[in-house]
Amino acid sequence: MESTFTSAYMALINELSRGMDHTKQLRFHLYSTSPCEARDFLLQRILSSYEKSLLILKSSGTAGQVEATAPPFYTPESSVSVDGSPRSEYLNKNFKNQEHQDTRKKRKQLHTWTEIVRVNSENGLEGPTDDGYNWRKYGQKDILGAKYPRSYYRCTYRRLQNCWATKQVQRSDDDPTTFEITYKGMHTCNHSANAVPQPASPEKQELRHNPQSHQPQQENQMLLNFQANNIVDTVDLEKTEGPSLFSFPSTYAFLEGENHMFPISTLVDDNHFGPYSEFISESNYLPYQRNSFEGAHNLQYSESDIAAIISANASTTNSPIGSMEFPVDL
DNA sequence: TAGATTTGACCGCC
DNA sequence: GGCGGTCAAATCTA
Repeated sequence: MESTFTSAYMALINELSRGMDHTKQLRFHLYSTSPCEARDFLLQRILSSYEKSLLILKSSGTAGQVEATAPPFYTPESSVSVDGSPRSEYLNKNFKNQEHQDTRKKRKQLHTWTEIVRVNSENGLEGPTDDGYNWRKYGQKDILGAKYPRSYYRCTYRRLQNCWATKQVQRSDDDPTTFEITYKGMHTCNHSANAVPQPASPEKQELRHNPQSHQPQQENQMLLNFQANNIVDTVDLEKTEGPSLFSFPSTYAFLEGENHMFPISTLVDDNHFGPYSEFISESNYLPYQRNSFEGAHNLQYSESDIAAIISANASTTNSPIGSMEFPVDL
């Protein structure tokens, strides 16, 4: 209960901080010749932050009730009774069946969106970005018609914080440097912005089989060639119940000496934003340029940006992003 | 030894 | 019945 409240509190602070950053950016854009799209975008983000904050407040304000009345979906893996008392097999089976049904039903209603992450690097050493969350792989499956298997990840903090976010990582057949990442559900854990050393991101794990690992002096150069394309395809919005507690899946980087995350890619929940560029921030956000086409966004980073990302990856994972190579798993 | 990954099996949906 | 998604035991790793 207390941890639930703390999580909500931290999430609330994160969201309000984000909203403040966006407001600052908007102020900056108001006095510049920035395109309208950029302002619209910021406006959307600010509204989103407020919306999320309100939702967090509402839910945390009734945290006890939420916990007490939460459907089995929220405690799917707690089928063992708390006191350890044995259940009859019949009851246990029924309980599990009911739980399973509710879980599946609820999962169907989870907000889903897809992100295309492309990495591009010379020297054959590549690796996509982290998305700032901690993921745990729970499955891999060969998909019919797909050259590469699909990997399934869930939030590391599923049990600890009832965070039901999952994602699927599918490498593109046509372009092995492209990963299609489908996110399902939103993170309710508050670990996205914590400076906790993270395990290698799933995308990096996908690429981990590389004989030439640990070449730190090469990492900078390799990551200078880093590119990431994010395509967001938000679906099933209508399936969510009531206002969606939508969290934008962003790619984050830690800057050395800082204790919070910096989104280096930003996703939007619709495709209404036209192209805009020079989306330069006066706040904590890394400056980046954006060119978009029908909802697809190319993100280009300056060398200093990449340097920050490099140090971020080097400091938060033991899986050097720059020393990756795609396995030949044909 | 705890936590993460792998992988075969299971289940629901179409 | 095939396929995609998930589970969970076995295995690996730090």
